[in-house]
Amino acid sequence: MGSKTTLKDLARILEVSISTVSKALNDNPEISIETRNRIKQIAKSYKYVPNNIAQSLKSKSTKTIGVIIPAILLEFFSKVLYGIEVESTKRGYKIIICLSNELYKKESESIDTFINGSVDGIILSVAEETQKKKKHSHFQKIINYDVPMVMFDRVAKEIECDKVTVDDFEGAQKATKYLFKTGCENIVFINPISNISVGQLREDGYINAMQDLQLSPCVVNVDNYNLIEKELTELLQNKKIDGIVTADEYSAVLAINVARLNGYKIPDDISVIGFTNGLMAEYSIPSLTVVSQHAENIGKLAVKTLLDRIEGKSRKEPVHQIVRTKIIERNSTKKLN
Amino acid sequence: MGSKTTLKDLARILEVSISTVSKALNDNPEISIETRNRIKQIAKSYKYVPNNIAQSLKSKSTKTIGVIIPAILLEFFSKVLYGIEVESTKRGYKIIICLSNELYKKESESIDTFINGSVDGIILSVAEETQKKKKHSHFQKIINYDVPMVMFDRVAKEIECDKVTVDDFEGAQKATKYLFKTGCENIVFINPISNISVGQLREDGYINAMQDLQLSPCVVNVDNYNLIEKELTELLQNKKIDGIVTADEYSAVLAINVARLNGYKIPDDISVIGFTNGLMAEYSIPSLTVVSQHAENIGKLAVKTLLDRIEGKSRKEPVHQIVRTKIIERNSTKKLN
DNA sequence: TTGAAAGCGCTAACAT
DNA sequence: ATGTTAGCGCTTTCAA
Repeated sequence: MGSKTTLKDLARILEVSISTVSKALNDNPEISIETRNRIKQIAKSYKYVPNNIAQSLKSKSTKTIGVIIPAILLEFFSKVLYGIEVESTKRGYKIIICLSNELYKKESESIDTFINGSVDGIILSVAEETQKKKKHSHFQKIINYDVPMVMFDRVAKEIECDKVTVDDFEGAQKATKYLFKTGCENIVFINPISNISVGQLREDGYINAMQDLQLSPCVVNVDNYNLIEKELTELLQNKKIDGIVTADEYSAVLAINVARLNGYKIPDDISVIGFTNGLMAEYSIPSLTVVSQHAENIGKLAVKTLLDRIEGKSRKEPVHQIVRTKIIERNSTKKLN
Repeated sequence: MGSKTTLKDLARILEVSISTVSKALNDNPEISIETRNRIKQIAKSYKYVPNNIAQSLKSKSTKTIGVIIPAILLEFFSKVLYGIEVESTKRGYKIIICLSNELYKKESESIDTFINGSVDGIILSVAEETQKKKKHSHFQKIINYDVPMVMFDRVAKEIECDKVTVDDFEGAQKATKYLFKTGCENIVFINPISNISVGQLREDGYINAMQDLQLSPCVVNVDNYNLIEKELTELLQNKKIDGIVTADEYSAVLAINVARLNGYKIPDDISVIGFTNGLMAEYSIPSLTVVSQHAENIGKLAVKTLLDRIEGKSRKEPVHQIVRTKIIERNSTKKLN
């Protein structure tokens, strides 16, 4: 098992040239069928495996894509990642993952590890800090280095690249109107992620829907989950509320708990609808009606878009694709009947 | 931005040799400080970035590690992955991820994508199907190709390599004895993963503890989560039960629900303790007492072990490290007082 | 049908 | 202090 048989080794053993071996193993018809077989057999018996790095250097294609996500413990991202992996593998690509942990610095460093030729393209979702500070020169760098890139979910609008997002605006609209249809009129919106693009879009969608419905919007922005209990309790004491839409999943679960602590029944007194269809939504009691973003599909679509771009199947201009959300009805909202 | 400046380009522009440029950029003192600066400046203005693939080919080191996990939607694995990413990044390594989706074939293919020189080492946890069918020639291949490997959590005992596991046996023992201390005597064990190594170990730990306590064990093996409701309901009707230990997290949540549907109060009538400290445990009602495996630490430890091996800091013989579990007390069990 | 040679981009031992 | 050369392992054009 002395390590790594190379073409050179095989050539020496077989007493032919390196190029003959290479051609034979690649089934090049230039080489006679007998020699091909002889060479293949020896290659096999020596457990020859072509060195992928050398191939990449030669071909200038690594068949791998770099993925940068803000967090992997957020279920949404791990679902997207699942979609990315499935689709990449299907198309013969590997994936290298970097986590930005929501930090600009880590995101920027991850980009540096990717623009040195180690990947053929990049899929990323913007870190919270980056969006807060509105930085994007590091993204521009990717463009400047001609590395194909697809942004998903949290995107930087200043950057010209392919994008895959969710119709967050419309999703929140739908959620709000859904509550209205089940009889709610005093609907509040809880937003713990107003500083990231999707949080803002969801808030806007809610406000828009409320205006459409001739109702007055009421938005609760919180920096921090700990504040939800206090803010919501206060609100419940000062205001009639019969519906709550939240910009994420966790807030919805918290909202349910807070409402119950204040003596309200869910969904009889108050209906709650959250964003993101994850485990929490499924296992909370009552189970949570949510706006699902089809995370897995987003991942797959991002890969398709990127690979089409890499393989030159796309039009020149960047495309922005929007995945439609869908309401998953569970028990935290009244039935539509 | 015509793509990719190379050393050659810089050499031409600067009218020096390629090696001079290379040395200058690597701060080689052979090169005079003035030339170094001049070269660095030009390199910068041309946005030169060394090609990582070429460097890898030359150095025979990719600074990346390959990770193969059975699933990413299982929170345990995404937590381990988080630990892996954090530790790798800290030590200057990238990670390539493949998912086996619990399938032998995909696992085997993933191994093939890794033994061609694209990674310096492999971290993996064995797919369910692989464990069921007791296959391991593909793992042996990794060894034969001299690729350093660390197995974590679900390991193949036939393969001689570094391993990081959880003391599943002891964890289940502790859980069982914990229930006993809170007053339970009729404790059953629900096992939906008896076909994978850790499931078996947990079952054995439970049985051992019961015997120690002079109680008679009662194990419910299920192939499928759907069966839990039926099996447990039946059991509850025929047998006095005051404690349930499960081999995973989800079964515990189901067990709670089934017990409640049958009119039992948790934890007053029945205490429930699960394995894996995830979201479900935190958000179930009542919140679930669990045996935590310190997933993140497992990931970090796996990386440390692998890199120490790669960098030649380990003894020759494979080491098997065991991470101790810990009981996280929540509300599905009676207090120890 | 086979082989020689160049080159992918880089590093480094060895001249100069 | 700088340059020449060889070579990492592979592919591929061109020559024999």
